[in-house]
Amino acid sequence: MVTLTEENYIKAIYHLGKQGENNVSTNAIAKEMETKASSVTDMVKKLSEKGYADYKKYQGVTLTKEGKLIAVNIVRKHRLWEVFLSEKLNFSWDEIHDVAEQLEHIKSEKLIKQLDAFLEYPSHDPHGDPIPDENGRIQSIDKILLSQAKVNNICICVGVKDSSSEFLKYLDKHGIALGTELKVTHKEPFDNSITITINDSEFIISNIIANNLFVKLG
Amino acid sequence: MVTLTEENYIKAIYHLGKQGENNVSTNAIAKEMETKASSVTDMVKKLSEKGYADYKKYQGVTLTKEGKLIAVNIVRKHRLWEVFLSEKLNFSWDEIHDVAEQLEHIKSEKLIKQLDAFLEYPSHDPHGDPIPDENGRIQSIDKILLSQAKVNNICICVGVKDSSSEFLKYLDKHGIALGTELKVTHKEPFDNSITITINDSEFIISNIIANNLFVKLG
DNA sequence: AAATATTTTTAGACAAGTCTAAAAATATTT
DNA sequence: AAATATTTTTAGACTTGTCTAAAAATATTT
Repeated sequence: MVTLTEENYIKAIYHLGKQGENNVSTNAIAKEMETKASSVTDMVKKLSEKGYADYKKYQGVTLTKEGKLIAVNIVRKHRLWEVFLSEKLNFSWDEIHDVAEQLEHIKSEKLIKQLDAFLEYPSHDPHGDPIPDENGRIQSIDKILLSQAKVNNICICVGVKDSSSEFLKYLDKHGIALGTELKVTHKEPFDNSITITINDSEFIISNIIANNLFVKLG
Repeated sequence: MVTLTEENYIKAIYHLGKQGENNVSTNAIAKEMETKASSVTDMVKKLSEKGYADYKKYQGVTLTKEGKLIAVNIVRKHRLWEVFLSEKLNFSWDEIHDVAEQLEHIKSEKLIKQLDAFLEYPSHDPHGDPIPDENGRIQSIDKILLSQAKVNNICICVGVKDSSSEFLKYLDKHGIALGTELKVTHKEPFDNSITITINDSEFIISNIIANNLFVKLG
């Protein structure tokens, strides 16, 4: 039995280690989870004893195969619920996350299986992140940051790097959503800002924004 | 802030007191929640301090207005999720309860509001129980137990008293669901069994079954 | 109404998860 | 490579919710 708290630690380790592959430091976990380093030490010891993580004192943690499976499963549930909230319940981009954070811990194999079917087996969540399949396999698409696109490239918006509420609201306000097609019309070397065209209307995006928006070339 | 555990106690007090109106004994709560009487004493003290219950030593508890509101809200969420699971995710009668028990604790006003709209404002859950509205008002229908119906009555199945998995499976097996129309063709005084007709096929139901099935006269 | 049985409460202990403050290990400067 | 800074761990305490065993109150018998 994996407790709710354990699940959250496993998830944090997974994300911080970019799919749980690299060693993650105690402090990094503490920061991510808004808790104290000493609490993290206790918990990673426990996860290690239970076989979900490999931990050596002062060396940080990685997830074991079993831990990674748990993590991917939570990610799968999280993203499926995000699709549900967005498509069926009309939640906006920035309202989704907190609720999905709760729903991801509901325990029922059947629930997720049926939800997946109900949503017609979506491959990506509303932020453009891929949804792992039942076996934990993750299929990714070749996306680049908008800041890396070249002048005259035509791009389709496929995801965000920063999914903070402020950023998502900014995108909404400017009519940028998943699937939005845009063209890079100018890149300003001085401040690295980018001029883009959406539906024939042109506007300027700062480098900071361009660095947080994933697109694919289309 | 109401913890998950507190919510479960409040819910138990509500149900045992038939809408939280009567005094509920410590032992009754302990039994319902599969815990020990001493734990219950501790918790009801806490609920009392927090203003959710009225409690006097050795006299049992009742819910305050505030406690009742919390309870009704949980019931609302529980039943809406049951409708969702049944109608959208094809859960069968007897699989619904456990998952709804988890989902009822998800905290998000918007989630429930939107779910309600998505389900097109259902008035009853799949067991025939009424769904409280946003303000906690509960609308009930005039239902009787099948055992109280008279010969030649035409009845529509509207709910169950016992919602144990075994009973629900029994009903499924015999093609009895919410909305099923049946006619009472004979009542046997000897064992109080009842002969009913569904779609021209006749069969005999024991008194025990008839005592757990709610119908309305149609 | 006394004796017995049952219910309920108290007292003290335990597990999970958290915290603070101090000690130990590792990293970075100089 | 010594001194300093940072990170991590330990030790001990606290909270929530649980438990057992014993004491107190209430109910039921006789």
